[in-house]
Amino acid sequence: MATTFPYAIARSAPVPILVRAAGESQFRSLFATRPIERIEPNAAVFWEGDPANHVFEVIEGVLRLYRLLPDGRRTITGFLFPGEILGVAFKDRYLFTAEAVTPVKLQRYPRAHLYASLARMPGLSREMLAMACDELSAAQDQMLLLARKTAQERIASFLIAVARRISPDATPAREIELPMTRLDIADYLGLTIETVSRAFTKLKLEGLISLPSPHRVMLRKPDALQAVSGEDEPDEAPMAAPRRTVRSAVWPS
Amino acid sequence: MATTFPYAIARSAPVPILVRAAGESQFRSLFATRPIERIEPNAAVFWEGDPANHVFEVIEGVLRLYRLLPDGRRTITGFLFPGEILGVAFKDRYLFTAEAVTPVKLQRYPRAHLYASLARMPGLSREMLAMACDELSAAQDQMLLLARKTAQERIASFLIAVARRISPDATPAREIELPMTRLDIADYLGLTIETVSRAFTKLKLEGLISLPSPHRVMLRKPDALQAVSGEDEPDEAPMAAPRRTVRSAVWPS
DNA sequence: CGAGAATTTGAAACCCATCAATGACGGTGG
DNA sequence: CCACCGTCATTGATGGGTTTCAAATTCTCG
Repeated sequence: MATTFPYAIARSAPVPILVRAAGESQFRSLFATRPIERIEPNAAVFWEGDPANHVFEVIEGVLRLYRLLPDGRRTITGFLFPGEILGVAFKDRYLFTAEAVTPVKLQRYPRAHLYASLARMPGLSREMLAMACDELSAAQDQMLLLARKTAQERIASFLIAVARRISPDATPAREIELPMTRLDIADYLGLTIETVSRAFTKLKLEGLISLPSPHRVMLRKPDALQAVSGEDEPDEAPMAAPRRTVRSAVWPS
Repeated sequence: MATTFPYAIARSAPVPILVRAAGESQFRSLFATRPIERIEPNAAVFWEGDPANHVFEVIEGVLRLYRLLPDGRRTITGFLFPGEILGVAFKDRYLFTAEAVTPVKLQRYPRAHLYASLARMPGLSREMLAMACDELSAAQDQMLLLARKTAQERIASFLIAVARRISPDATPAREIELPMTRLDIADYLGLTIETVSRAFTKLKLEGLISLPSPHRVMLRKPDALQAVSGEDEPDEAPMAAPRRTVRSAVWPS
C-alpha cells in the first residue's frame, strides 16, 4: 500500500484513545447495575481501530493491551488488573487491542451514557482527567524503561510494579503471580522471551527471587530487587552530579 | 537512600502530570492577555517535581521534556513546538523537566485560574481530555518505537513525525530544521549520539535525505523514508498473517 | 499419563554501545 | 582578520548485551 508520504503515518492518524485507570470513584459507580460478561483467555475485548462505543471495568482476571507494527512486531502497552477501567476514549476509535490473558469477567458501559453522565456528575470529568494523567505518568515511566534500562533492570522494575499493583494495601506482595506468558512479558518490556527467561534465571541464581513455577515469583530480597531496578540512587555518588542546565529566569517571576 | 521496598518506586509515586497539546481552542484563548516571557537555550521552565502552578503555551522556539534515572540516564519524552501547550497537570507536581532547546517565548497561565475557567467554559474539560488522549496516543507510538524499532527505523520515524508536526497545513515539510542536538535526538529515541549520527549518514548515502547542515534535513524520498520507518506494510505479505487471537464473544453483544 | 505448549538453556551472530580520534563550526581575543 | 578553543558532529575500531537459531526440559491440562 504505497500510501503517499503526507497522509501516511498510519497509526497516529485519527485513531482513538485510551485508557486504563483504577480506583474508587464516581466512575465505577456507573457500572453498578451492569451485567457481568465473561471472556475466555486470548479472546479480544476489542481491536485497535474498532469504534470506541463502550468503556469497561475489569472485575476479575487480567487483560493485555497492545499495538502492532504492520509486520507483526508487538508492544504491550499495559496489563489491566481487577478494579481497573478500560476504554475511556475521547476519540471515536480504540487506540489499541485489548485481549484476555486469563478468563476475565468485566462490565460494560456505553460511552454515550458516559457523556450524558459527565453533565450530571460534576466531579466525573475531573476524575477522568486524573485517570488520564496517571496513565500518562505510567507511559512515561515505561518510555524511560524501554529507552534506557537493561534487561535485568526491566525485569526487576516489572516485578516490583506488579507487586505494588496487585496488593490492595500499601505493602507490596512478597509473592506474586504472573498470569501472562514470557512472550507477553517480553513484548511489554521490549525484549525477547529468551532474554526474559535468562533474566529471571539470573535473579534466581543471585537469590533475589525464587520461581516455584514459571508463573509464580517470590520476591526474596525486595530492596535488592529495587536496587537492581535502576530506580535507586547509585551507591557511589560522593559528589552530586552537577546540573548541566541553567536555572531559568522564568520561574521566579 | 535505601528506601525500604514498599514505598519506593520513586518515580511513579504521587508525582504530577502532564502534558503537551496543540490546537485552536478555548484553551489557548485563556492566554490572550498574558505577557510573553523569554527563556534562553538550556534554561528550564520547570523541573520534575516542582509544584505545578502554571500551564504554558509555547509562542516561539522549542522545548524538550525529559525524565532522568537516578544515575543520570535520560529519556526525552517529547519536544514542544510553537502553539503547543505544556503543564496541564492534574496532580500537584510536574511529571518531567521542561527546558528550552532554542530561545523560547512563552505565556504562562495560573492553574488555579484554569480550574475556575473549567466551571465557566463547558467545553474546556472536554478539550483537555482530548489533549490528554492525544498525548497518550503519542506516548504509545513512542513505546512501540522504543520497544521494537531499529535505529534506522527510529530516525526515519522521527524525521517524518517532525515534518508533519512543524507544517501547519496537511502536507509535511520537505525540508526541516532540527534545533535539538544529536544528544537530544538520541535521548528521545533511546540511542546514542554515535548511532544517531550513523543513521543519518546511512540515510544520506542511500539518497533518502540530504544534510545541508547537521541541523537541517531535506527529505528527498519521503515515501522511501516512510517505508524505512517500519510503519508501512511490508512488501512481501502474499497471504495475510493469520490472527493468532480468537474473536471475542463479547463484542457482538 | 501423554502430548503439545511454554520455558529454559546453549551457541553463534548481530546491532548498537563504548572508547577513541578526527573534523566542522562558532565565538573570542589577540 | 584570523588563530585559538570549546562544543558538537562524524567516523573508526572494538566489545558487549541482546537477539536469533536450535534443542532440551518442564509444565499444563485433557
